[in-house]
Amino acid sequence: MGASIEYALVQTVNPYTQVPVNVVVATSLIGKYFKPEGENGDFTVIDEKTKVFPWRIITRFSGSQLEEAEYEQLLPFEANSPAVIESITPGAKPFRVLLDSFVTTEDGTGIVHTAPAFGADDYKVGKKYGIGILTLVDREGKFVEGVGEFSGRYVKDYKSQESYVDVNVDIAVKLKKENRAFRVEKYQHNYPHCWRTDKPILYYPLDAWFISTTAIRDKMVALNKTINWKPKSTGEGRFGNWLENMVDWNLSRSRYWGTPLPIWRTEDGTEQICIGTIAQLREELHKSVEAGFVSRDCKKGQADLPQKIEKLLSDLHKPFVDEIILVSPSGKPMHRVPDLIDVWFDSGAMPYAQWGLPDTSSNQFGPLSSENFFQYHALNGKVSAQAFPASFIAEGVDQTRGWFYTLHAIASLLFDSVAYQTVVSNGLVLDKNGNKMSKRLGNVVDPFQTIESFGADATRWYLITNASPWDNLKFDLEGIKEVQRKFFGTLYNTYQFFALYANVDGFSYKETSIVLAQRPEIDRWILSSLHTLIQKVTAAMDDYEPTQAGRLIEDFVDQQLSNWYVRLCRRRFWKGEYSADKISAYQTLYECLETIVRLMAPISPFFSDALFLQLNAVTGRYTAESVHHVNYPVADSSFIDQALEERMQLAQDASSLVLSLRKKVNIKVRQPLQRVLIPVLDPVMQTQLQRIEDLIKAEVNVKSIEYLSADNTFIKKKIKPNFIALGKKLGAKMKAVSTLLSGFSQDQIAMLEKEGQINLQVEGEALVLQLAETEISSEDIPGWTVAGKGKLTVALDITVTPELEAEGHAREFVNRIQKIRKDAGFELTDRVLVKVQAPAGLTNSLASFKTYICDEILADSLEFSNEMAAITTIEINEETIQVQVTKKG
RNA sequence: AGAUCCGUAGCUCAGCCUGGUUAGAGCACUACACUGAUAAUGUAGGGGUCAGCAGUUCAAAUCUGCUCGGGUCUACCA
Repeated sequence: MGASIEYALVQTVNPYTQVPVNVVVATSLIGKYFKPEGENGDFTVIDEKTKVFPWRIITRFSGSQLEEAEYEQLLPFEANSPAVIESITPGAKPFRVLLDSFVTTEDGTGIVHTAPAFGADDYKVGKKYGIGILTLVDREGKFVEGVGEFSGRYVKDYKSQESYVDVNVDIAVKLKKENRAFRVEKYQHNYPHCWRTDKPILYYPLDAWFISTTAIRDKMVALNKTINWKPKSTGEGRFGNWLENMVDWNLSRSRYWGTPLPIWRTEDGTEQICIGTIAQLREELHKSVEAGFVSRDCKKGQADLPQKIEKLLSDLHKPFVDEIILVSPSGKPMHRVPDLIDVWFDSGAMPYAQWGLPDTSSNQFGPLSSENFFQYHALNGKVSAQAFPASFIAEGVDQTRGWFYTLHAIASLLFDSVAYQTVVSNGLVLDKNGNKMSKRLGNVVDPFQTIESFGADATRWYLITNASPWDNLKFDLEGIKEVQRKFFGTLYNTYQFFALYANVDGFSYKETSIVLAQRPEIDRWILSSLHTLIQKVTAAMDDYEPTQAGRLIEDFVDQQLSNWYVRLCRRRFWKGEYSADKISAYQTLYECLETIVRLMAPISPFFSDALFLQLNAVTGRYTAESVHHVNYPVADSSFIDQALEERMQLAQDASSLVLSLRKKVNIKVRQPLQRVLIPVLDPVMQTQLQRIEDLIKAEVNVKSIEYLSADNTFIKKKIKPNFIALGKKLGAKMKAVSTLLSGFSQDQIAMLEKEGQINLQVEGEALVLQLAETEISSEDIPGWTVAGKGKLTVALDITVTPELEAEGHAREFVNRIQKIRKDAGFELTDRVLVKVQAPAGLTNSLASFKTYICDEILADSLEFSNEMAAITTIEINEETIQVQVTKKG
């Protein structure tokens, strides 16, 4: 453009890269390095202290106008002279301003320095403009000869030398001295470091072999869309983006250990061969020896040449493989290229490499395809033809660009196929503070020690149920303890409870299984819940959601089985004869336990097996030696009764409400109460409740449950909008209607219920409100102690009549005697004789419930007496009585 | 820097996809109760600006955008 710019400001954080070929890339130039007060300042006086530099705007132009502008080399040396550059890259035109979009004006001056040999972006733009490439740093990390005083110095401290002087500082000093540095300052920035030694890494331009994966990018993207990713976002986001921006797969590795790249080429690189099989290599080796080349001791004309060649071929690792010299078509020697194959290639080739190549010479199956490949091996009995693609694989999310990619790439390349249908990309196990576990930081939890102290199953259960596999897990031993106590403890307790009574009664599931219809409702309920559980757990497992599956099992064991079924059924196990009802209880609980251990077996392989074996040892229902040899449970929908499960939920809620009312008025559960009142909003609800009212009565110790029908004006109701139904209809008027409804009188609610609709005036407009657009629930029953949850409201009659009080005394008494029995170490079945000395009131109470008491405490006699020998003092409802309990016989 | 996940009670997590008016559970804590499953159990209580800001909407933990904080990956460790 004819103008000459004296200086351009350039920012770099790595001065050492300045030395080779200093070129600049600009997108725009901004004056942010100059303070406003310096504009048109005194150009003869520069105040170094205030850093106010005089400056003046001469002209404005965009960075693109500087494109191709030549500039004076910053640090000219012998080794980076234009002549040397020309000799390395003929026709190169260095020292020009280049443009690229990766430079922004947000940081620095908008001009950066680029070194094509030291980074991918730099390399790309350098290549585009043809500025040549220079490597002034050798493979040890030192400057090469010919860069003046810097020659031979390490650009970073690679030897951990105490005397190391940062060459970058010296370069900065030199630039400063030559008045070529505008400002030098310390700056913290990210620099890549070796993951193992923490030493700084240098980018280095090397020749490499690539697989042209970009050629099949579209195919890989399309195939990826058919893979079921867990979680989805990793497949669409992290992996999807990765594929969209994929570059060719660099197959070369410059290491010692690994698979040698099977390519031999002539020194000038004009002829080369890629060996596919050992047989081919053998053939080529023979040819080469024949042509007069010597590979190790394989020489033409030797008697035992075949043996020598076999010996050489028997180990194709480095360094032996590099002794093999092949011959090119034109008769030149070919040496193996020094590179190794990326180990990730091996991992990605796993599905096929593990079976080996088929014998393609017969061409039995036509061209190579996944079908043919696995067909071939299937015929040889090695593997099923359906073995590919894999149903699912799982690995850490850090494998997205590793194993997940290589499997996908190779399957796409070879067979136009996915390598796996589902992939679970696990999150990481972090320490309890959310940091990655690292040996260096010492925050690693030793898995073997954890398993030693808490058991593999508790550890597994914790890992699986605490967080979805793809979420990171904050590992905390407290969580394992909780699992032990909460889940395994409860399950084992339940089993022990079962075993205790099953042993007493000699239950071994020898009776025919009682048909469902003949089992009591509570048994049908737990079995219904059990089969619903099987359904849900199976669905979760099929959806690769083991966390959901585990949590469902946990919830069932704790909430339904232990704290409801067993608690409510306890009496059935210890009371009475070995009747049909008792057998039903045993069978039902047994079936639950047996199914649970089968369901949990994949997550908890040892505990489930132990429990299964204990159960099965008695009943012999299975001939299998292990729970893992038994099929996974299959839900039988004929067991599932949704209405039953719903009403049991009602029973649980109602009981919980009554118990909370008892608590509120401080009447203990052992004190019987007369009645509970439940308003029912519709006939279905009443039917549902009536069918489980015996359970509620027993659970909360009340004599009767009464129902108040919906039209009973006794109940106070409340109304609120059904937001989902009304929202669409009303839109902005929603608020007004909501306010209106909250002000509804009991009469208005009753009117709406009766008519099914009601006319309203909302913001001056008429509106017909339908019953279905509202939600009505009972709020209060005046004069009663009430509690509510959702649509359910219960009221409790808290009057304790003398009769009820007497029964309460009797129950207290039973409880005390049971404790004495237990303390005395009596067997569950021991009969006893009881003598009591009590105040008159209590004596009357106990006497009137004598049959009940004797039945409960297995007493053959209950006598009231004033003269007693060995006595125990007990307290019942703040009154003291004396008792004597002796074992009969 | 880019990509992605996460952020809800002291702790671990549900709820979010598909917006609906008192945001749940377990643990821990406190109190009370229960006691032939007892190293178990029940009931109740305290504890939340749903990371923050803005937007969309009659209505936002939920949808959108931005910001902050944390994790992970970004091409020669496996």
